[in-house]
Amino acid sequence: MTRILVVDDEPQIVRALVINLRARRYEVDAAYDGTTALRMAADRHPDVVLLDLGLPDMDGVDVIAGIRGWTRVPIIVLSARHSSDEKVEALDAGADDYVTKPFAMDELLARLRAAERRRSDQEQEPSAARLETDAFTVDLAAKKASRHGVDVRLTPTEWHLLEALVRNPGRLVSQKQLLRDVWGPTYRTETNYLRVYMAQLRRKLEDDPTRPRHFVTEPGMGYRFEP
Amino acid sequence: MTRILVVDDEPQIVRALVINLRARRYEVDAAYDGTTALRMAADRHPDVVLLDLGLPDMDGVDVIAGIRGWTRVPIIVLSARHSSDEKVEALDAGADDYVTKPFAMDELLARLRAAERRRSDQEQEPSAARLETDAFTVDLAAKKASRHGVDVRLTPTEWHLLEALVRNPGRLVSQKQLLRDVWGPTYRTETNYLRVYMAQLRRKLEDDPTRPRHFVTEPGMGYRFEP
DNA sequence: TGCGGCCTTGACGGTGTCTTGACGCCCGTG
DNA sequence: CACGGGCGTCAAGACACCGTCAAGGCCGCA
Repeated sequence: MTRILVVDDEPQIVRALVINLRARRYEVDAAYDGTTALRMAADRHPDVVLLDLGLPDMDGVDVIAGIRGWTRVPIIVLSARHSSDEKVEALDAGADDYVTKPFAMDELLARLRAAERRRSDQEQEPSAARLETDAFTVDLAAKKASRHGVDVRLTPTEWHLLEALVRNPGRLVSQKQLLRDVWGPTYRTETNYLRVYMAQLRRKLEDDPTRPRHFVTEPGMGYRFEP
Repeated sequence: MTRILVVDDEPQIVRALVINLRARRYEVDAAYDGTTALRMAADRHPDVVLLDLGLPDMDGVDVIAGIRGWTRVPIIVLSARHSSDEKVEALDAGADDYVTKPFAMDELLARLRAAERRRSDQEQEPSAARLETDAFTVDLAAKKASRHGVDVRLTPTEWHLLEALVRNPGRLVSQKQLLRDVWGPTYRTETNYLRVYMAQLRRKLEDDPTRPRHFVTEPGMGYRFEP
């Protein structure tokens, strides 16, 4: 299911969007100001962000920059401002699309689908949804994992961490990036979270958790998943 | 350099686009009908396609479908048709963006940059960060090194030093610059750090560490990486 | 209200990395 | 020929980092 974050300070617009999106089976979160938007983006990891530029507490462009600081989630700007300069500024700050109010709902939905399509293209290519090692198998799409044929239960945080690693097979993933991907941009230094959850993953998936063969530690740098 | 395919049957629009794009250092191809557009897309592998929907020989949506049959190159539609239905149809056929004529050139360029940015995110350069000598190979992105096929583990400091050298192949890198890059601006005079870690690098990567062939000392000045 | 998952947080010991000093070699210079 | 600067090598101590364990808090559920 696709999760969408709607950011707008006008309740009636939010309501209209939420109703339309939920009717099309999207999962929707809503925020009414920039601070909340940034927090929800970090907490909920939406697949697409619909962002109004006229927010009460901060400039919309700063919200874009804040989100772009740690993720490339598609951002579609909704704005009453028609000027070309505003559009250029928002797009160059990192927005993916710019729709002027008032807008036709079906056009917005089509642009949403386009953004969603690009994102899923992007995700599928680097790693097939299913992968296999000699000790365990992981199906990212179905959220199922098993070791030597027997199913293994993973908690949400364990899944996030596993995905962040498995998405880059053979590549080193830095501690900062793992913390950002799994816990959000404000947890840059809490490396003990990583240690605790790495231990959990290894206990659940590795044959010999004390001598990990697939989740390798690179001291001082990060972790690496070896297929 | 980014290559762009412009598809439009109105010569003056094509001319205006080509001039504007070339002035911004894009490489531009032009096509005046759908058949040519499809052929050129296949031959020239553009990085972005700018597509007018009103073509003489075929429906613009079919051109989108034809391109989408084998590539996900970003497609930005330019069209005089403002109706919401047309937009939805084009976007759902696989277009990435839809701009109505007449359009502001700077807005189009901003949307172009957005498309280009997404594309380069997607590529993530698996190639550029990899280099090879007769003795060892280094993959900077994956943080992996190997000598004659067997993996070699490097510590964070060793990686930093290796990167600082390898980023300037064949060029001399001064001691001051190395110390600043690896240990920070306050370590300008601790040249023995360099000696210790150069020795480590050579021991781990050179075939004959006592007679280094790729990490060359320039007495009194600095070090040089020879590919 | 009590229970069970899950996440957070702190503490501890062991291992590997970094820092630092000492020594010997080579080479250019006086 | 003696000397000194620059470099490579080695080893030992200090230190950071990692894996591990366990306790506490929060939330959903019975």
